[in-house]
Amino acid sequence: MLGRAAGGRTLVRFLAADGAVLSEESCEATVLHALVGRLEQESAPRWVWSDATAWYPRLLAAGVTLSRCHDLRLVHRILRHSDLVTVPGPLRAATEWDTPLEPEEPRRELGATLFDLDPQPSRSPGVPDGIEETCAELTRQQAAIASAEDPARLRLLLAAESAGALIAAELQAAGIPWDVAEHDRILTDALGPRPGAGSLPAQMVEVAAEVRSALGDPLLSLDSPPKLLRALHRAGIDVASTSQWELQEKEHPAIEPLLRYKKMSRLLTANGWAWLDEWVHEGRYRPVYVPGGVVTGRWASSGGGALQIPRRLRPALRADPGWLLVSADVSQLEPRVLAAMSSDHTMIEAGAGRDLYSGIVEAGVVATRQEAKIGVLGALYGGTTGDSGRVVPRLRRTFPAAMALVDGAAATGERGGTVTTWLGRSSPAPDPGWVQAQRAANGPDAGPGEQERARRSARDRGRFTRNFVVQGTAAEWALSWMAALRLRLAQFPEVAADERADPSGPVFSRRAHLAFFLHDEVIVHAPAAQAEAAAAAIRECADAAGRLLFPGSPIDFPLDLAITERSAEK
DNA sequence: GTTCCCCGCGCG
DNA sequence: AAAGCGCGCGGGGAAC
Repeated sequence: MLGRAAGGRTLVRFLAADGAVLSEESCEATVLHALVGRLEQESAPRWVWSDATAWYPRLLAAGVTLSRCHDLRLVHRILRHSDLVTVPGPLRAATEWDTPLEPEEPRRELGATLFDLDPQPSRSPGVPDGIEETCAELTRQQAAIASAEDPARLRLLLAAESAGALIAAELQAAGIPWDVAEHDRILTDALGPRPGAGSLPAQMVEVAAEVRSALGDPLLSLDSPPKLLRALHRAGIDVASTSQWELQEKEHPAIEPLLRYKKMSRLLTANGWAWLDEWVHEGRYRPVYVPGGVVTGRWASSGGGALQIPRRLRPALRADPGWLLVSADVSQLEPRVLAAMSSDHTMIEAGAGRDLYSGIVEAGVVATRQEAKIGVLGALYGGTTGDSGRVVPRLRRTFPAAMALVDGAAATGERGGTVTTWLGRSSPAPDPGWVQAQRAANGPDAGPGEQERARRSARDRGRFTRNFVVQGTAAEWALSWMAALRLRLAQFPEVAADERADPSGPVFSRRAHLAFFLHDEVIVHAPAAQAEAAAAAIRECADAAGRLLFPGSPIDFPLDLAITERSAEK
């Protein structure tokens, strides 16, 4: 266990499995990495600390990586809400551990946190990191875990979540190898050469002029939706919004250039030269990942838009000279997770060794892969209209067990209940206002409008809980996959000094390492000689994750895997 | 002047 | 083609 002690020192306390204190050592914060590094070498313990975000980046900056941790803040948030925990009381009282993730940490600081060795660890607001409070929280958490219905399953989740905290810090420290020249080529090709500050690229200026002339409004600002909407109406284009899906239904000479302008504008504002200047340094894009940032357990990102890199920029993701990218994504992760959770053998069979959607077509449920996909997504998201509304009832007949699971989750949510993922993460309870509105709408003197609003909001919540169990369990699978992969890659031998990539610093230049993660996809940056072994590890860890979560189930999780110098646009 | 919300669109 | 879930971000413009 790691915590701050009196006098600005940091204390490392060794605990036995039963919580007994075995030994203690303390040191100045400036040399903490040396102490931690030595202890990690000696015994590779599971490090307990307030928050990996606060402690790990500076250890990494000093070249120290750790195998395992218990992240009290992330674990607290799971335990506090989990329906598996029967005595959450003490956790609910420890509100200082319930702080939201550093939502407004200034971006600028991140570069600084990574490399400076400021003796004061940067604390997440409200999370105590003193050794005694850290110890007390661990005791509360252990009691809560022991009280759970299925402690082993919950422990899997907590270990995976904590591994995620390590991975997120390592991903940020390693960075994504980014080819600035290729990015600039893509921008220049699409928009024209980089313009001076305050002006638009040449091709955007041209297209904007086309739109203005087609609309007969030479001064129109295309970037203001209200103004644009009024101009569209004046030109006789009858749309309710300026969104592209509505515009492309209409016939008018202004539409085509307008849609082109919107695409260009999006690229420029979201991932243009300003983004490059701000986020890519020394050939590395270092986004900020936020493990557990989504209620379902998915990661979020904060700053840099790591989870929204547009496909057209993927070619800018390029391995260092002599290195390769090993990219892998899981085919149809969420439906496979649903099939496994519900033991729906027909659905498992439909995906066995092949594309799940094609399997559904071959089973005779629908005629085309596209229909199968629309239907399955409708089942996961609660679609009721259009094509998905037509296909879902057929899926319900063919895959009754799978559909019963998501339908049940939706029904629970509509009633105001909470649902729980496979490993034990529960959905948040409805807020009191929601419950009150439902109660009022069911009362004797509720108006029809009030009832309709309440029903709609109940259905909204049902769609959320329906998706929660699947999205959340998929996130658990992905974390288990990465956690295993991370430990496997750490065992790879170091490559010779002349084969190392430099910008990642000493820790990540020595061997294959994770470089990117996006819900159901990982990219490993590997010395060329290690790429095949990394690919094998990725596959084996995917199999291992399936067995870990669903022991005995025939479910498989096939990967699309590629070894390349440069990421494909897809 | 700053803050907050909505719109629109990128990702899974 | 979007829909039905989960997000983050930039820009505009209203609210403060």
